[in-house]
Amino acid sequence: MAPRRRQSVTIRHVAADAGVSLQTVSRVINKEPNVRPEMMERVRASIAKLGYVPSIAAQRMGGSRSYLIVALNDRERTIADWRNRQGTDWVDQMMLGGMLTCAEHGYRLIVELVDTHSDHIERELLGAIAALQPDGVILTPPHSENPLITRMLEAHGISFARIGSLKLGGGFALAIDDEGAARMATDHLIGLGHRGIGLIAGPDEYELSGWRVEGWRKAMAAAGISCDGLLAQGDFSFASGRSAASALFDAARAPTAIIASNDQMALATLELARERGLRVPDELSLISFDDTPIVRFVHPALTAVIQPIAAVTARAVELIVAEQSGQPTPPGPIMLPAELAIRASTGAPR
Amino acid sequence: MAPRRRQSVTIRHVAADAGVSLQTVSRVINKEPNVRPEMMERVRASIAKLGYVPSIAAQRMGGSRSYLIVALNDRERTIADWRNRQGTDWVDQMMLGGMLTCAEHGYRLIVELVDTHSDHIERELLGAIAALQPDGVILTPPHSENPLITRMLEAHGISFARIGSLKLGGGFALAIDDEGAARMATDHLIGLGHRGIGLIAGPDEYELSGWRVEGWRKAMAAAGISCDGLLAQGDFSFASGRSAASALFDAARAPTAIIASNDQMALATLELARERGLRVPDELSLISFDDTPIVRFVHPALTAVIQPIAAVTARAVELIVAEQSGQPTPPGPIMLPAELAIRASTGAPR
DNA sequence: GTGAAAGCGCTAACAA
DNA sequence: TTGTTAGCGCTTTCAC
Repeated sequence: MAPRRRQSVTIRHVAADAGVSLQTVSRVINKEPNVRPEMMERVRASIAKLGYVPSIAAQRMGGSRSYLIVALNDRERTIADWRNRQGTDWVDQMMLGGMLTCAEHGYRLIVELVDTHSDHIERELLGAIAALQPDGVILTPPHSENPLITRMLEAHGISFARIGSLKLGGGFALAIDDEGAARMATDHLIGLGHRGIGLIAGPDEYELSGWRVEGWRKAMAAAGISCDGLLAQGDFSFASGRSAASALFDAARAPTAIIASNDQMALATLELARERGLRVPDELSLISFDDTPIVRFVHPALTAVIQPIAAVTARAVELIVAEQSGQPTPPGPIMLPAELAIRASTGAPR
Repeated sequence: MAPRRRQSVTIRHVAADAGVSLQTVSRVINKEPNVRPEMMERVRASIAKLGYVPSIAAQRMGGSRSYLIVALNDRERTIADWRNRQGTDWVDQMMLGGMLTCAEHGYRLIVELVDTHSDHIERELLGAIAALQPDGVILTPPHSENPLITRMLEAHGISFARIGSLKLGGGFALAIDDEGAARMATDHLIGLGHRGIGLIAGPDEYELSGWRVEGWRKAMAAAGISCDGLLAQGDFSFASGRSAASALFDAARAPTAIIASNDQMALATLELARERGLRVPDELSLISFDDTPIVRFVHPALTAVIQPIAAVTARAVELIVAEQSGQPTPPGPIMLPAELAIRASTGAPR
């Protein structure tokens, strides 16, 4: 059995060492006002000397912040991604942006997985909240607009950010500019001389699917090109991508370029093109809407939309931290731009 | 400013609802003896009815476990991997094995990054320990045998597991059977008819580098093949892989097969082979010591050693949890076998 | 078997 | 500007 552990250096030791009261030390730790610089320096010195670090548990018990932010991800999808080992790095990018930003502000990020489709999602979330008492929660699709979740968070008075949502409502809404990204991708192709630019849309249950279609539509319209017969739909799976691509290839107006709404569908399109003897990019230009490792190491490497997931998460953390410290926070939804990585799969049409 | 939050349902409410004392509830929560089944049932019912979840912070304050396990990873390398977005999924696999196993036992896994090469590694770790008060820590290379770390953990009486270490000493040592994996890879090539089997070793600061060399040596020796001039060394980076491969190609005894100690060096070898007009696998067989997405999607797909990182981490969590609950734990180091995924990059030599 | 006490390390409210 | 007091929710004594 592990020995009973107690904090070795407590606020009490620091107070004694500095010859001040607990409260003064507490004030210094929490950067509260009403402490003379001189006192502050003395306390700081003692803290450094003794190597004191406040206990999050005790801080939380005293009724203050827990300095913990929970990043909520869909259990099923996340575990499936990890098991597949296909390089999907959504969680990694969240950690990259989230952990580093948390660290800057003295917070810690904890990744939690919950079942979306389960009816005990409330119990699961409640458990995490009660156990961890986080200061903030970051919601990711498909949780971002789940009213069961947002309502509970509001009821508990916990700051939260909704990634991938532009709806107003409780918490901070922030999203990647999917429409702009789709426009950028389409414009890139138009600039190369393409006119028959097909789009393989994602499923309707993801709101971003619609945003991407919208961006494509607008770019086409701006260039005076009709979209007729150039739209197909998939569900983000490889198989659905194949049939969508097949439909586009066989259409009356066969496209010279295709934008697929995610990597799997882009890869499926590439495979089908290869099978049909369509050379990429000479006979078909192709753009993926995910910049996963695979699309970069496939031949030819795919031109792709880079989604700033780390940046969005970092922003989410900043908003939560700001709210915690009573700083003003922007009212409306926040939108971050995506980038386009131009690689070998796009070129001028023959 | 966020409203001051307090636990809504506490042990007190449960006690009142069940008509028992706080202690009885506490005993039920912690599965302690000396509670009549009847009482236990009543308490259980109240807990379910009220949706009570104990506060980790308060539990920890009371002097018991924190139900937190920290997974310590190297900051620099981890962040670099995330930034590169090349599909390195060490952390993901750790989370897969670690989080799920933690969840089974009511624990939570927190990923922490620390600077290995920094001299304030002690302060960093101390900070994490004091703040989080974890019940256990999982060390990964290159921290696993850092005496600064292990000594501090022992001094604080915190259970810890050392992944990638076989040394006896404080904490649990567990490792992937790197030597066996190297032997397996080498045997695979020998079985295909190769004799000139080169090895690109990893840097010495990782003990596993030596184990892999050892496994290769033994397999070669068992087949009566000399290793002379077939060993090169890199530091796990792409660039170092290129020079190591180059050295092997230019050696008096040019190898017909190469085993690279990680994916980056394997990819570098593949690239160089391509540049030099060496066809893989016809003129050069290649094995990677990491099964990251890239090595699977490159052409030809690489035969690779699959490292059971999730399984090792899961085992580490189990050991820590067992020690926490006073269960007996195995004395010696634990070794888990790796697998070999045979793909298109290995074949018979011409 | 069960309950009453004290206290964990910290912060909020108040007083000085 | 500083110190004092009273908890936070829980677990550990130790009585009963």
